[in-house]
Amino acid sequence: MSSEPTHSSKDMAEAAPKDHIPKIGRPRRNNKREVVLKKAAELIARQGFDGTSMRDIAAAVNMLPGSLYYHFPSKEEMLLAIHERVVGDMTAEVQRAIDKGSDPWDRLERAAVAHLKGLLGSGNLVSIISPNFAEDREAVNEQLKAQRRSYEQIFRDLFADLDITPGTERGLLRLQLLGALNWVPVWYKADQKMSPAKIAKTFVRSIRKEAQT
Amino acid sequence: MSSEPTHSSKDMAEAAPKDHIPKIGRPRRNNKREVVLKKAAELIARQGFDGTSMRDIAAAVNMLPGSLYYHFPSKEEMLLAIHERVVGDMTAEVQRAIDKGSDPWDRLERAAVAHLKGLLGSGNLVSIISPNFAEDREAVNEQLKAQRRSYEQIFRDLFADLDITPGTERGLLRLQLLGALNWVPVWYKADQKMSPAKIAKTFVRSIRKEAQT
DNA sequence: TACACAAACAAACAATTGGTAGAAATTGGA
DNA sequence: TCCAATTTCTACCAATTGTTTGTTTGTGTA
Repeated sequence: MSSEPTHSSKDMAEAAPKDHIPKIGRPRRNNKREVVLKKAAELIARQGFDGTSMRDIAAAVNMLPGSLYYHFPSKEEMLLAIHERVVGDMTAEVQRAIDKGSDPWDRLERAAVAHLKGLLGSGNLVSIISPNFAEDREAVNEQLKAQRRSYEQIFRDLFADLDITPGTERGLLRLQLLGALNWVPVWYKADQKMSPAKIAKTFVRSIRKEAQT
Repeated sequence: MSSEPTHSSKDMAEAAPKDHIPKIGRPRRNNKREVVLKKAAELIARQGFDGTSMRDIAAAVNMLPGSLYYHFPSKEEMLLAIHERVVGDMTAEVQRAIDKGSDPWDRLERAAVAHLKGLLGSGNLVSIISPNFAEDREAVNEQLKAQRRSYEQIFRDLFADLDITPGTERGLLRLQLLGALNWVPVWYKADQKMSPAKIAKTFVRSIRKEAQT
């Protein structure tokens, strides 16, 4: 429920002279591309981008290194595809969660829970990869940021709807919550007694007390 | 017992036959080691560990790659030295800040300010490097964690002294605060109108309201 | 059955990586 | 000044990196 059949490179403005993207001919049954995407995401989330070689990824999916370049024109493009997918999935999940609530604080709480669950599910990919990518890779970094922008906008909107005491910095409040949430994967262990949902709710109620006192 | 002649370099125990560490003979005036340490920290903080080559570092301090190995036996050892230095500095700063306060909440606030200033000063080295280091480098990762443990203990103690309403999870409260703080370097820009100190204080007062309501 | 295309393979490429050995240079103290 | 230790350079290594090229294998459709 995550991928649409339309598999065009939507945001690629310039057309590459030598298009690496599989010709528009319908893809075959076994969408190995999906497998690669998933496994690569897992590896990169755990070892970092530079710490994960194309050979690592290839071996993890029982392929030869060169074969990866049929599905992705480069390692960086692969990262972009992964990031886009993860952010896209999280956007959908958060949006779905929001729609179920009506009260602004309730909606924020649901969004926080979905956000944290997504983070923990993806191995913290979004948080770790995106923020400070190397500077000589400024181009990639910019695209990653762009992918996240609309996602973050959701939370911006959520905070705009909140009824908080005047004088409170909405922006800082948002950054505080998201920071606390984004840091959870660093210390969270699966065997923790407190569930992700409980954690997220606690954080939201915390800033709520601050903003409404 | 098989005593193999393999030179195991993980033991920092003394009296290795061919010690890489410069003999204890007093070092010379111009402690270039310091320069290397500082510049390497800067580069690694910005580009990541795998994304920073020894040649990058050497070039940044006007040295040849091989020369670095006089000061550090390996790249990993260099990272450990950097991390130890940064964590050590931050520990000192935070401790100094704490000593100036008496009230538990005041002490926590001072500690938070010092922590955030240290983070921003070191280019977020501690936060980024340490948490999730690759798994095949488990040995290094363990040492990094060990270096941070005593630092984190400071905050644990600070929270233990707080007077909070029963039923509140001290641990989660601490993780919430540290998470929000550790995430600041991700979004903070030097031209921000809000100072690091102000940010840290805001966060502390936020969780204070929660814990004391 | 034949054909076109998707998908993978096999083998290499140049460049870069962390690291080493030994010779030179620099330095401070006697 | 001379000497010995400290520090850097020169020149290389084997391994790994991302990537390319040409070729082969599989498969749905006409």
